Amino acid sequence: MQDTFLSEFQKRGYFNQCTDQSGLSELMNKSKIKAYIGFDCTAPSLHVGSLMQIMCLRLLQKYGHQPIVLLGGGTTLIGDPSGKEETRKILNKKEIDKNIKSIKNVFKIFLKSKNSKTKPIFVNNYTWLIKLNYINFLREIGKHFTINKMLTFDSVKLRLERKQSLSYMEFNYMMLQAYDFYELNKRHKCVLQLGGSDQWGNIVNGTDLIKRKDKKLTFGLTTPLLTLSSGTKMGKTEKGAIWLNKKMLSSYDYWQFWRNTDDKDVINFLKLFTDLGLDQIDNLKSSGQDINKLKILLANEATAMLHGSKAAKDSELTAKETFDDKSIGKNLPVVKIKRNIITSGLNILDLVLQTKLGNSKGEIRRMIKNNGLKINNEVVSDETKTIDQNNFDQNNNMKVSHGKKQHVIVKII
RNA sequence: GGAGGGGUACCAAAGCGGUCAAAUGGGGCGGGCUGUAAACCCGUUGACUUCGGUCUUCGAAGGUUCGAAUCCUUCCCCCUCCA
Repeated sequence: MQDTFLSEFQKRGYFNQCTDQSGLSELMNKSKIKAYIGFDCTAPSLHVGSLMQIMCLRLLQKYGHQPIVLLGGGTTLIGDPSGKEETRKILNKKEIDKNIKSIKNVFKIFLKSKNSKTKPIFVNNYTWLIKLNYINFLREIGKHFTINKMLTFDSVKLRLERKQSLSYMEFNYMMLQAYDFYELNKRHKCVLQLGGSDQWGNIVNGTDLIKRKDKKLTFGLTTPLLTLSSGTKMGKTEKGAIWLNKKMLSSYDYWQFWRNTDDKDVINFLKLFTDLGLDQIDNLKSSGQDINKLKILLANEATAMLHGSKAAKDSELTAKETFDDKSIGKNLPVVKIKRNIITSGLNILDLVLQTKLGNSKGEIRRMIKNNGLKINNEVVSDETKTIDQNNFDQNNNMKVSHGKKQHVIVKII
């Protein structure tokens, strides 16, 4: 039997809950639909935590449906209380606009499409939310919400149970999100909202609102909250968040993130975060492939999707040179130092400080004490060591390493 | 508006006049083992330092004291109960 959007959606592990699975399946089989996901704009970039959602939009495109990307310029002014223990920092309009601009670039890469029927539609809910008139909104929309019900939603309930404050402003968030769906249904005939499982309540409110106001049937579909085998939330590592924006995280670091996937997660990640066919993945799994080869495959596929296949190959090569050959990979970050600084000799602490491998001299001293600092693969044990021309190779390069994974090339210019 | 409880490092949480740069746990980082994995074990986790120390930090600002995270005053914020 041939796969459909929903069947592949399930097989890949994106499925968590649906408001009416058979109804949605029927609709999607007989027509091409528009579906949307809303994204928060609190940061200048999304990180891998949002990648599953983005992949869902890609899958829609694959089956000829059209994704709508809602950038929450309006709702970010309020702050979604879902999954948050505390009130979010409230950003101003200017910051949000800047973030939206930057986030959009990421979607343009992931959702690139030559087919005008599957091209992503970008909308910003600021457009309609800012126009709302309070009294009208309460009369038109507010009357469809009961406090009784709103209190039962997790986003509200959990806050109250934990005795954490929830402002009236945040309490209204779900109404706004419901209204977004209503608005998108009117403007674009959007009939499906996707989101993470924490969005379930917000999504259901949207379908309910549309049902009550317009007597129209719409659908909600959620993805599971992705937790790693280790139980931690995806997207954060030692170096901070894994940003999708090129300016915020290099292709090499992005590649490394995938390369360092936990053994137990590799197959799942191949399904969730690459375009590889499911049968191909199953074959890889059953053929007993070397797990490290699979990790490299995962890293290449994921990196190519965002940074391009050349960047992926370069990263693989750099990793090979760095880890296998212990030489200098060209994709490693480069820090340039002026020649006259080197000729007069530079203290090791000051040098490492410039590479950003350490944030303070104290931290670097600790690194040295713990045998965690290497120059050209040799452990540094003396914090008074001076770096000069002799530490550089004929190409004026020197490799500085913090632990096994973080390497920087220092180059004389 | 009234009564009470609280704000301590990345997070949770102890300390309640000196021995506090602040217990403990989590997280982070490093080392070992390995496979750039997991698990486990060890170390480390404010800044500067000529390694003697010096400086800044326990919601904010003042004050008491030889000495304050600890006591007092004012202010800000959070929580609980009552109205």
